[in-house]
Amino acid sequence: MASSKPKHVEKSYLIRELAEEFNVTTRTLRFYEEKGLLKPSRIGATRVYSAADRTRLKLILRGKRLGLSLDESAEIILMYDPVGTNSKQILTLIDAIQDKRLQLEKQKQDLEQTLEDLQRAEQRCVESLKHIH
Amino acid sequence: MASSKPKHVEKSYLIRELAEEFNVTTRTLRFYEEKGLLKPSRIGATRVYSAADRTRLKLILRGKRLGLSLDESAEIILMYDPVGTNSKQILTLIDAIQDKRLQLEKQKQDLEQTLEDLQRAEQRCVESLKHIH
DNA sequence: CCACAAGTTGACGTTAACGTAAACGTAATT
DNA sequence: AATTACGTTTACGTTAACGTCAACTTGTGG
Repeated sequence: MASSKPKHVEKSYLIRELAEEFNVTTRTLRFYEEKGLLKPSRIGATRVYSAADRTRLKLILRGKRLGLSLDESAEIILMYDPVGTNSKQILTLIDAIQDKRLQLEKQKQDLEQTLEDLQRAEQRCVESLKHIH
Repeated sequence: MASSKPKHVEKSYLIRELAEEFNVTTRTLRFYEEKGLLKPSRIGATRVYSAADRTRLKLILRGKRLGLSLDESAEIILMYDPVGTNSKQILTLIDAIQDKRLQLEKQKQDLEQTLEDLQRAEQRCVESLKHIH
């Protein structure tokens, strides 16, 4: 057995692969990189995205669906990583996390309210259909 | 009793009042009007906003907090009003409402997922604080 | 009457989040 | 060698959602 045994080869992706999987353009991925949201490694000049990059992209896109800006998503992503190691930094981070959670809770209430409104609107439509007969 | 008795005088608002109440600029209110989202009446040249305008503004802003574009909010607002009166229009509207509801349900799931993630992140922070002691 | 506040309509500036195009390198296929 | 299919960087264009003037009119108190 001359070859070494890599226990767990991390999956990596080319820009085109990620782009297609998540239905974004390659331009978008490069743009996210410019903004510091993704840090693919390189083979020569070609970008190679790690599983971590993929996850972060997922988070960015989820953020977008929530109406967050890229900067906001960036903040959240930083919250997931253990960035600071001393107590003060961690306390600051906890604060930031709680802030974001409050904001999202508020958003959730707006969302639920809107859903209720839409349900009532639909109900009224159905009713008015009945009366037209 | 010479004076007539108005049973229910609808409240009306000046641009400044609405702006302050909702913490937007007057420029914003005029902008929404340009886009057809608000239709204040006029006394001379001065805009006078009705209670209905106020409600619509509320909906627009709630939409914004959800990350909706103005156009999307406009759509939703139209859904609340009974715009079309014949069966076909109503059926079309019901479809649109259901579409929007599906979209928002999806968004709600993203939101709940993110909230869970943040909760775990916070938990990890607290843990690492314990270990630092 | 006159200042001053608050209203109005343009018209141009700004930021975010990409799109689009030019001009080029590289690797495999024909 | 030439075409095709990717990749790269650099740079300018675009849309949404306002901000920021400038230049005006209108209403009110001193």
